[in-house]
Amino acid sequence: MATGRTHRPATRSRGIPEATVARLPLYLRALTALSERSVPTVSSEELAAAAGVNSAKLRKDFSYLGSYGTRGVGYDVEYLVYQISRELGLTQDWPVVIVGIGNLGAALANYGGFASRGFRVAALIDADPSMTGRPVAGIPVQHTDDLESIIEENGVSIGVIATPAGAAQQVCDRLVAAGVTSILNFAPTVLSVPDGVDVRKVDLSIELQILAFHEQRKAGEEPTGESAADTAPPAAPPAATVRRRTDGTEPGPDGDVPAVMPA
Amino acid sequence: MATGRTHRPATRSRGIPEATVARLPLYLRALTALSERSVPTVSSEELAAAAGVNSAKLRKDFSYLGSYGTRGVGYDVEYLVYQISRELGLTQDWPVVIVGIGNLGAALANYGGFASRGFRVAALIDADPSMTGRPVAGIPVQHTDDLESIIEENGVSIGVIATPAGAAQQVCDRLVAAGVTSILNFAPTVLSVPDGVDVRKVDLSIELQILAFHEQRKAGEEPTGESAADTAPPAAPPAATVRRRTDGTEPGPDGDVPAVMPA
DNA sequence: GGATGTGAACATTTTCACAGCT
DNA sequence: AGCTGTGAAAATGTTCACATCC
Repeated sequence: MATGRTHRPATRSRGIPEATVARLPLYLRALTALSERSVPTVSSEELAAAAGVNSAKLRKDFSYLGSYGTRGVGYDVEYLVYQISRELGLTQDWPVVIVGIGNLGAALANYGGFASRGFRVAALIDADPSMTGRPVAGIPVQHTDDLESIIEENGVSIGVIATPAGAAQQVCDRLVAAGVTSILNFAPTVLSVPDGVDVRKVDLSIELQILAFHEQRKAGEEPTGESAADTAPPAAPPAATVRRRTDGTEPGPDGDVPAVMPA
Repeated sequence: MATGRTHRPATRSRGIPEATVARLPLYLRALTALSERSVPTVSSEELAAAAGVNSAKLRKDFSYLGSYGTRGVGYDVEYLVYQISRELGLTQDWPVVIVGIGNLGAALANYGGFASRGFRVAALIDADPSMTGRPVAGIPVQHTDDLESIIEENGVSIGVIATPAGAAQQVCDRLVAAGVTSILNFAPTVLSVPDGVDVRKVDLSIELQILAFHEQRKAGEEPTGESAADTAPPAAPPAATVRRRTDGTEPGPDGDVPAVMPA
C-alpha cells in the first residue's frame, strides 16, 4: 500500500514478505490478549483463529521470522510476543506527531491503542490559531508554524496527517522536509513523496465503496432481492462508438448504459 | 481485506479481481476531480499519475470492466465516472448506520466524503443513554435498544462499528441478525461473522506498526544512524531449546534474544 | 503518431500436504 | 500422537511489450 515506491524494491535483506508484515500486528494483538490471560502456549490453529486467519498462513508467516515454535506443542506466548515486537520495531519508542486536530485528529489523539505498543504522541499540530495551547487528550495543541522545530526537537520520524484534503500535500511536504520518513494519511488524497518515504493511507470512503461493490453483487445474485432505488439511468455515449468486449461476457447487471453522472 | 471468508470463493460471476476493485475508488476520485475541472478526456498515463498507480496497472484494471477507452485518445472522463460508479454500486443510495458515537464515531458522522458518493448516514446509534437525542452532525443519536428496528426501517445493509473493542462483537452480532451484510469495523478486534457477511477493518495501530517495521529497516540499513533508544533486552528462553533456522540467515538486527516483553 | 487493450512473463501470496521433530 | 516448518502447487496480482485501432 505504501505509495513512495514498492518499499526499496531491491532490498534483498532477508525480506519478510509485505503480506506477512501486514499480519504481524494482528498476531501480536492476539498474543497480547493471551499473554494477559496468562496462557503459556498456543497452537497455530488456536492463534490463527484468534487472529482471523488460517493456520497454514500463520505458520508460513512465522517461518519467515524463524523457528519459534515447538513441534507437538505450539508456540510460547511470551516469547513470540517479544519476537514479533522486535521484528516490528516496537521494542523502541516511536514519537509520533498528529497534524490536523479536527474531529478526526482529536479522536486519534484520544485513541488508547496509540500510547500503548511502542508509540507516543509527541505533539499535536493544527493550523487554527484558536486551537493553539488548547489541550486535546491532555496534550497542548501547537501551531503549524512550529512544525519543523517540533519534528526536529522530538526526533519524530512518523507523522499522521488528519487535515482536510486540501492541506494534506502541503503538510506532507513540510513533514518530509523536516525529516519524517513514514506517513499515515487520513486525508482523502494521493500524497506524492520522494523515494524512501513510506505512505500508508486510511480512507473511509474507499472502504465503504469496496463494501458497496460486494453488497451490490449479493443483491444481484441472490434470491433475496433487497435492492435500493436506483439512480435515474443516464445518457450520452463516449467520445467514439461504444465498443463491446472481446469475449462474450456482460459488463454488469444493467448493461453498457452510456452515461453522465451527476458530479 | 474482508474477514468473513474470501468473498464467496467460488463465485465465478465474471469476476473483477479483488485488487482491481480496491483501486476503483481511487480512480473514481481522480476522475471526479477531473470532471469538476471539466476535463473531457484523460490518458491512462495522466489518470494513473493522479491516482498514484502505474498506467499498465490502470489499463489492466479497466480492461476487466470493458473497453471504455479510445485508442490514440484516452478515456472520456464523464463516461468512465459513470461506468465505475455503476460497477461499484454507487448509482444507488446506500443507507449506513454508525454505531458508537464517541470521538471517532462523531468524526465519521461529520466526515463529508460520507454523504457524497452514494452513501447516506441513516442513523447514529450509541449505548450511552445521555447521548440519546443529542444531535451529532445534525443527526440525533438513537439508543442501542432500537438498533434492530432502525436497521429494518431504513433498509440498512452497511454498518460502521466505532465502539470500544469490548462491545464490537456484540454490536456486530446484532447488526448481522438485523440484516446487515457489510461491516466496516474501526474497533481493534477481529469480528467473527457468518458466511455471506463482509467485514473490512480500519485499524490505526496496525498501520502504525507496519510503518514502524519499515522505519526500523531504514534506520538499520542506511548510514543515517537515526536510532531511538532501545528497550532493555529481555531474558527467558522459549519452552524448549532455542532452534536455529535451517538456512544461514540471521533473524534480526539483534539476534535471537530470548525474551519476555512487558505487556 | 499516439494511446488503448491484452497475451505472456514474472512476481507475490495462498494453500496443500506431509516430512520431521517433540 | 500431535503440531510445526516447509517444499511444491495453485492462485492471484503486476509488469512488459506490442499488436491493434483511432
